[in-house]
Amino acid sequence: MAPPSKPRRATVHDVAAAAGISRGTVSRVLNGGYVSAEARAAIEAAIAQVGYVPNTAARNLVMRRSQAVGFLALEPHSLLLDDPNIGAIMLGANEVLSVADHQMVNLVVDSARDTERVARYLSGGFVDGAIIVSARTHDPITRVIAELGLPATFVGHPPDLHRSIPFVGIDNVGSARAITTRLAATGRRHLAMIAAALDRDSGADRLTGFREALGDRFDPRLVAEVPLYDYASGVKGMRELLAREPRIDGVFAASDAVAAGALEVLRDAGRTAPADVGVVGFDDSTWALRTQPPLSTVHQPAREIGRNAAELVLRQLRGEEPAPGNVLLPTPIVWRDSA
Amino acid sequence: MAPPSKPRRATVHDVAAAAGISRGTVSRVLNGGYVSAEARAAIEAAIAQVGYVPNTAARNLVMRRSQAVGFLALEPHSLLLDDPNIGAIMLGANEVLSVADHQMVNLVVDSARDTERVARYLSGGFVDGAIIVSARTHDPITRVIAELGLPATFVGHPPDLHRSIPFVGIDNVGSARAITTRLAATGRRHLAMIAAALDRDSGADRLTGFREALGDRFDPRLVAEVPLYDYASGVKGMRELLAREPRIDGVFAASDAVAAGALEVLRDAGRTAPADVGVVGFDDSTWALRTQPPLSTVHQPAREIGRNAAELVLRQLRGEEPAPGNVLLPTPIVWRDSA
DNA sequence: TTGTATGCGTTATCAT
DNA sequence: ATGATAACGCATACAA
Repeated sequence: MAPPSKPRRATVHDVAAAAGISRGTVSRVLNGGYVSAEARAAIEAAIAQVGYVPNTAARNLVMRRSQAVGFLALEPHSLLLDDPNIGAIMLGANEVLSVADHQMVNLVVDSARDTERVARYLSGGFVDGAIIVSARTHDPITRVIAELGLPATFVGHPPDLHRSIPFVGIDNVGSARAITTRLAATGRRHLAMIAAALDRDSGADRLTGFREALGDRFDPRLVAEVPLYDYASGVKGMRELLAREPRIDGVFAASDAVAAGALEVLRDAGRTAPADVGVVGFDDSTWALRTQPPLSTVHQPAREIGRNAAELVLRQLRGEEPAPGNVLLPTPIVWRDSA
Repeated sequence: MAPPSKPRRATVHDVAAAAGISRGTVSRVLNGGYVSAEARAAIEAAIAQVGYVPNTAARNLVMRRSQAVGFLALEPHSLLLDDPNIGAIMLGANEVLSVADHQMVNLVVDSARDTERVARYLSGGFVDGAIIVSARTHDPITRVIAELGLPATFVGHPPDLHRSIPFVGIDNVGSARAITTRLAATGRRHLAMIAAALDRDSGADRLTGFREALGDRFDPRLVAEVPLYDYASGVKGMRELLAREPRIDGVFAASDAVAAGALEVLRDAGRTAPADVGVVGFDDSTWALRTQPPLSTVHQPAREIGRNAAELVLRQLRGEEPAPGNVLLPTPIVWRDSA
């Protein structure tokens, strides 16, 4: 039961032999260099004939680069299944990497075992750079990347440790402040917040913005803390809030999914939005248009975020000076019917 | 403005020098072989000291494998943004690849340019195998994989051309037939279907199952064809159906997202489920519990699908005989309140 | 058990 | 413009 011996694939050597020309010249037509028209024709014919395809491992070894950029998704559960923006960010990043002829390689980190393996992968020269989304402070992968000096970009706030790595994101504090102010301007008196993912910068920042907007009127009792940005957390948070203070007439949910959950609880409690209570979300994700009524929310330019993140690592790859700084993208408020 | 010269990383040579031992022995402690305890200790110390990390490109070159498996997501738009199962499939695949010490590499194909680049990537020996989800018939990538003889597994029906590549999936025809029958058993008289993605096997199969279940009572006029498995398509399809035949009292939506869209249209039209019209979906995705009322639907064991797909390529990698066959996973019907 | 030597498939440097 | 030849970093068959 011997393993099926892999069919040896044609090499530069083979095509050189088939074309009756030296390997050096073959390499030249592959990578672009001075080569006569006839030689080129002969070689191209030979390539097609023997079915040659370059061995990237060999190329990487000698070139010292892989033309690939890693896209690291940490915390895949909440990320891949719940985060409404991750897909758009990936697509945006892939767009610009693609035109730059770089392969985007998506790496999922789902366990300690994954962490170690991915660290090896990154160290192994499989990628020239990395985009890291939703890193947590002190994440081991982050440390590896920093130590490796691998060109990288964070999506969202970077862990404080590695200020050498730029990030692209949005101004969560400012956006939260803005939409809270807008909500208050509709004449609500008892404003509450369902604050999610406080262990992530985005979550903490949104709460900060909410507090700043309210100033003196901020009431810590009207903040429900929930673990995730998802629907179930919205349900849980809204229930808590209602139990604590029935007179609530406005709520800022940390994400659209959370807002959707809150709306359901409100409906079950016989209160309608926006008449009885105004509800606003965050993300402008697909959720926003699925709820009844459609959500007023903060628009996140997810695709643009992805594009910028990719741009930032490419810039580092090109060794451009000065080192790229962080970029904050604008987040327009989208006002619909929920408040 | 010279590009920052990459700091040369320590090699086997360096650690051999630091330990005062030959490279061969170093390689042996790395890969497991006969080596004395003292030599091992000295080398491990040296490794830590010089900060050695193996160069995977070099290792791949000589070993002729990468310990990586590609996860190809074709049609990323509908897939990454709308497909409710893709995340779970990925996680399932990653689980088993991870314990087998293989790196899952997620490749997104979003354009012709991507297609070509990914083909190069695969040919380049970056991966030892591939998992392909939602391939279309005659997809160029599929051809490349078949020609390369790269161990692979399809998720979902494989293109007819390459029967050499196994697939793991569900019995779409049977499942659709089953849930349609169940829906009919609730006493509905005018059963319609919103058929999505008929250019994919899953889409076509679900329609076939619907037709089979109805037999003589099948009315082609009551089938609305929509392009995607998403919410918007559900809205569109349901509007069409209602316009064609207002007496509809039962609808089979090709996916939960489609069903959700259909429910909204029904609600706007003043008809309630399940009283006026029974609605069933497909997937048992997160959508199913978000709708009002919760959906009766067909459960897809997404995580298991991912696990099995990974298992199938690993088996090929090990060169096991006989070649693995296709696997069809069971799809229990989950009956909730929408019909 | 350990050291030596060779090859993996490319690119790059040097003559020619 | 082209042909030899030396790396690239590692694993391994063979010799010691």
